[in-house]
Amino acid sequence: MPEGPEVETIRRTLSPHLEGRTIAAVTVLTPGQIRHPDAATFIAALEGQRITGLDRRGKYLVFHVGGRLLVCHLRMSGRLYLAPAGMPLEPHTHVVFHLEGGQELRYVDPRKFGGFHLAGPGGEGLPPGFLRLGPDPIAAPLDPAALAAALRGRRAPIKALLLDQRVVAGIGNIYADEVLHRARIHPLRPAGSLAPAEVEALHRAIGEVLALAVARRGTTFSLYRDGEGRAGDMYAELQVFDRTGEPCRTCGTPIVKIAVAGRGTHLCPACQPPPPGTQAPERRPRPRGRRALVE
DNA sequence: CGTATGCCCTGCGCGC
DNA sequence: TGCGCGCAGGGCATAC
Repeated sequence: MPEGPEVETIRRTLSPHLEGRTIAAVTVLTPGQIRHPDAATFIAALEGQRITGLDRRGKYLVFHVGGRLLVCHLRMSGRLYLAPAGMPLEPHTHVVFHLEGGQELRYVDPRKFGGFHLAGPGGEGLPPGFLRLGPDPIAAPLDPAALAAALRGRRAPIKALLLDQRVVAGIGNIYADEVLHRARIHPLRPAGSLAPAEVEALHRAIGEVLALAVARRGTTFSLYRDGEGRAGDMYAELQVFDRTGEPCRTCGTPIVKIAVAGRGTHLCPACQPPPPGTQAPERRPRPRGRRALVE
């Protein structure tokens, strides 16, 4: 599941191979992965165009091609990598960009959650969320006052806001858990209830966790690979994610898994004390039906 | 507006 | 051992 650090790693590994190259042809094997415009228009608009830059905003990869923006989101299982022309396509290959000179940029995505948006000359057709992205802590340090302002008065669990790309761009489920553990904050704490010192700890943790993840070239949890096919080394550094039942590396208490905002959430119950009135909910089943009204 | 829920889709882990 | 069920989850639409 590529998050900001993984997408940044893909960007860094692809960029030297792609910048200045021309797209000779495009093969779309699964039209549904072309979100905008339709596949035929997409192909016609890209063929013969030059890639002038490769950028990243949050979890979106942004190709500058022929003066337009080609935006790609990998979601859960998307991969983007270079291969020699003619190498057999692996299963679930949906799009192939044939580059002049013989290499191919391939898009593979078993779950088909990800895809491409090619913006028009005026910028129309971009993904809705792309236009509302908040500050990107991998690109520039977060402004602590802006973070505090974004949390003020909010009753949603702090983890839900860390996952909200309008608040901070690039954090996904793995790094949300890691950030909260480092900041010693329970994921169910209402965002607006954090004391100033806690917001400061959160701000610091966001910067540190993401910087370490980028330095380790991302987390290879299941299938993630960078643009050159290499795995990342961040998995070994994870403190809580995917460590249910294993001892906290700080205090030895077994890591616990709960559900927050519909997401699997890992935490240390000792390092991250629950908010008052919460008794460590163990994955409560989703509420079915509505409670009867009695007068 | 802020918050909550369901959907998309397929591989894989778990239980029997 | 083999099989089948259900979970996993980012962003978006929709509901309240």
